[in-house]
Amino acid sequence: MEKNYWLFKSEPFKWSWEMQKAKGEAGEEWDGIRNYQARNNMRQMKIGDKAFFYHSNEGLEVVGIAEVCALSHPDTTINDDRWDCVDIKAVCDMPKPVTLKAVKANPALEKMSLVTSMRLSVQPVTKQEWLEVCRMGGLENPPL
DNA sequence: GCCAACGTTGGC
DNA sequence: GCCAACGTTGGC
Repeated sequence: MEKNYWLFKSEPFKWSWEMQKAKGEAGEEWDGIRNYQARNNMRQMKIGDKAFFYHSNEGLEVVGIAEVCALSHPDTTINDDRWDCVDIKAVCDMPKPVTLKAVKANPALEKMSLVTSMRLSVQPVTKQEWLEVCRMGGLENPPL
């Protein structure tokens, strides 16, 4: 089945890439999402889908690549069946983090959700965008 | 820390 | 179902 690509935003003070990596293969629940569009995106994710890990507020850059390791399930941090989330695990670092500035400056990425839907915290990424950001990040063989 | 953008809530 | 008020996100 064709894989899809995504982007997860996190404020490094709350949940950083380093913390995600420390979880290793076990991965971690992407809880706390209280936005329908972001939740709907997570509900569409499949095991093995790849995603960029983006640091918002501080850093403002794609710092690594993660993979969906558990399908959407109820968010264990709230007793409200509206909110689901997936689990993700770290796959690899971006050799060169790709900054928001660089994304905005690249005409090939002008339609990317990171630019057009600035406030959406879980976004879809097209395959072309995936390959382009991986190329900018210095990944010779991007995980697909 | 400010504030613009935008999603959500709730009164009507 | 509209829309004003409010809360949150996130770049700067």
